Amino acid sequence: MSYFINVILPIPITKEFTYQVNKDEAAFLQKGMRVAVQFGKTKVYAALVSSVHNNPPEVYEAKEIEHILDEAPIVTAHQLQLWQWMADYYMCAVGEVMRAALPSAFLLESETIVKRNNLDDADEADLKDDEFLVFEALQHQSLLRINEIIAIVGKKSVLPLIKRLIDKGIVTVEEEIYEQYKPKLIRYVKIHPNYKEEIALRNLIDEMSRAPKQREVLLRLFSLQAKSTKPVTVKELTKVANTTTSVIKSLIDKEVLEEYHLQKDRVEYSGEPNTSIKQLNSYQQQAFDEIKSHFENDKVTLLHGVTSSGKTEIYVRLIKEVIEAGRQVLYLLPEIALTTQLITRLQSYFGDQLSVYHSKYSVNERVEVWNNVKEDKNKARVIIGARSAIFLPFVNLGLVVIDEEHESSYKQYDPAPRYHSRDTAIVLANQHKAKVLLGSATPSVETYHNSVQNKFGLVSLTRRHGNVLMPDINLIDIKEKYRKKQMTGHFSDTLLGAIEEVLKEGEQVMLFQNRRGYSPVVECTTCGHSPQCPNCDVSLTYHNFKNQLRCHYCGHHIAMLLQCMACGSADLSTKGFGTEQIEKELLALFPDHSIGRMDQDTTRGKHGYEKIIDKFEQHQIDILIGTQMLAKGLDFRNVSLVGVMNADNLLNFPDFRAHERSFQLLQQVSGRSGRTQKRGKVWIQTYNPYHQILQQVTTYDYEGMYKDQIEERRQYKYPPFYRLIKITGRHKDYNKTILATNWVFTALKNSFGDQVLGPEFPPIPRIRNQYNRNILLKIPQGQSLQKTKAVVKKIETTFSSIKDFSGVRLIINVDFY
DNA sequence: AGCACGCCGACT
DNA sequence: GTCGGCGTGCTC
Repeated sequence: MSYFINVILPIPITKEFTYQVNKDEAAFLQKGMRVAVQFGKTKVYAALVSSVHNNPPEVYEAKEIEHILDEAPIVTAHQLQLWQWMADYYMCAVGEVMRAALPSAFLLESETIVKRNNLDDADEADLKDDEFLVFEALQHQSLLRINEIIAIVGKKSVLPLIKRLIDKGIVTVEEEIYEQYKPKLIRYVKIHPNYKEEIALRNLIDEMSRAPKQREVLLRLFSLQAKSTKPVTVKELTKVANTTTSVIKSLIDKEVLEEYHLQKDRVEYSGEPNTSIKQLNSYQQQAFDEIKSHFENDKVTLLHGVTSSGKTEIYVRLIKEVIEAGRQVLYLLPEIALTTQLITRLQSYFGDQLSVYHSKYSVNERVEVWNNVKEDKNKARVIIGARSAIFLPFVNLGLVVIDEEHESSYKQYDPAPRYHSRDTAIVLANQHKAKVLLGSATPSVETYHNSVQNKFGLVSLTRRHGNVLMPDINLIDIKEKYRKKQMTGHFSDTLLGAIEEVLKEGEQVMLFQNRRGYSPVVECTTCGHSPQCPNCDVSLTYHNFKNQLRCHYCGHHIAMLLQCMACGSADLSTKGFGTEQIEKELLALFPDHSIGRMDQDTTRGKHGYEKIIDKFEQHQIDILIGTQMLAKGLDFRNVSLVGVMNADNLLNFPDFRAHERSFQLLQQVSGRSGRTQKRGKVWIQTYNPYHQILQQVTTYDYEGMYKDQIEERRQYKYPPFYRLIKITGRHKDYNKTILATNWVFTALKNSFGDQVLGPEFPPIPRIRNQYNRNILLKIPQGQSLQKTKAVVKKIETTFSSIKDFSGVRLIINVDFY
């Protein structure tokens, strides 16, 4: 009898691969364990076992596995089910889901190692120059890595060279596999068993009179051990004995001490909960009770609470109940809102029962959280994380909280799986019969629709905590202001006056400008030419700080031009404005105040973001100017004015959600103002003060916005009434992109008729030298999603077998909004 | 996705 | 002549 396993490989191929195992391996292996397998000629991957069976493949000989990597499954059956659901729903390979789901430390890397053969009779004369270089290097060290060889010979492609050396019998190659996860080991010491007897010990100390340093160490160790039974670390001992590790090492070498290692968790918060959970006010309490009653009916529930209404306190109460019942909680947040501010606050409630999982954490830390969740450890009762936290191996999930539910960053855009974390989290919760709470001050239209339709429970919280009034939002007509010459730079007299007043009071200001850099377009005043990115169809943005022109899509940058590239004129002007320019204007207008800027350019690096927030919080910054980032769940006490420099570029965005998004963003930004007793002020500068959405923002008319939007969606066949699948053709050749997308369009049209729109170039057709062209498929309610996707899949398969279109990538994005 | 294999231009 | 460019096809 032969034994086989089917495995999932972390690659975008919708196929399972079969490998051969022996009887013992077959008995040992379980679904969800990893095995190292050779795939193709060279690569070694960590593959995940999906089944163990006895059916030999018919048309090929299965390879054998290299070895088994796990003692126990690292992925649960529930997870595999969820992966499969994601692959089906979002139309991608399970391998792609696997790649996104596993912490990278679980994915193996293999590296080719070149080894010297033990041949002394190698004929040096027979070697060519580069071959000799490698040969020589191998005289000094027995093995070389590929990139070392690249460095030695100074060429990019060294594989043919290595091949020649193998043929000449000089070297052999091996694949070195390594796992990235290394448990963190702490070194401890204890008295060597040789000196267990007290007499032996006493003699030892006497003998040591000639080595006072060592003696001191030993005595200190005794006193430490007398104080507590806790193991003593080398680090600790070094410190209390005021000595060096070399002294300790010599004691170990003498076998007076014995060293041993213990594994230590990196992710450890040692504090006890130190804040008792706040008493809910009557409105919060009522909301809490309503949520609970919806949960009784197993409903996904939306908590629609205005900014500063104390949604977090309600979450905390719910979380507490669930963990007290011994179940796990997942608390999802958009990446950007995962600030130390919030984490510290939650830690003060939940102490060491809280774990954090997001991309800023090291691979090793992620593995530890993963294992803790899988083992249902107490320290992983509550997981707070960004999008990817839905992939954790929950075993006992009781509640999922999805905060800032409307945030578009819950949807992953670029590499597949192009999943929506909120929607996937609901599926995840269903698997575990866990409750789901969505929270937002400005729910997405589709979620609100679900609530209105009674599919979701709806709970509203209309009062701010402590009955603080909602900020007073006003619009400024800058067209008018320009006409009356009441503008200074990009500031209207009204906004400037408001800023002055607030600063006089010693309070802080936040300014919002949804564009980074200094100025988006540089234009020659003589011929009208503006410098373009060579790789993308966009104008380069001027960044004053580095005096550069940068492309925000591919990162291409050049030094600022001194003269026009087309006509040579030195008369260049800038059009439009970004955060940098606002900062510069502010510096001139308010030289006595400190001004901070928060955008992608200033928040690079691991803590760049936090540094600025801290500074602002400690009032080292009076005026903070920033992009979108400002809107995300930051909580500052002392801000009493929020200014929006220009609301129009938001509204004019070419997307069916532009209005909804504008409303959400402006409402969220406004919410940053006046969180204490004094009523906050918000000024929004715009060219269209009569725009419906802006009117709705000033009157906090979420309902009105929702009603308008849902009507538009119904009329123009958009979600939630229709489902959307976007199919993008991508290739570096313009004509090939057109032909290929035309073909796909026709094929889709044959099956779906009017439901297919396009094909159309997006506003920026070329990015990183690749052309994109979109086709939109609108699926009405009632039409089987499964069948529709099956047809799309089939078209995709046919497409990929057409020679003329080879190299054109089709990107399928389900629910792409 | 990688990566090898195979076929064409431009340079030691 | 070879090096290295990219198109093509396969991976258990």
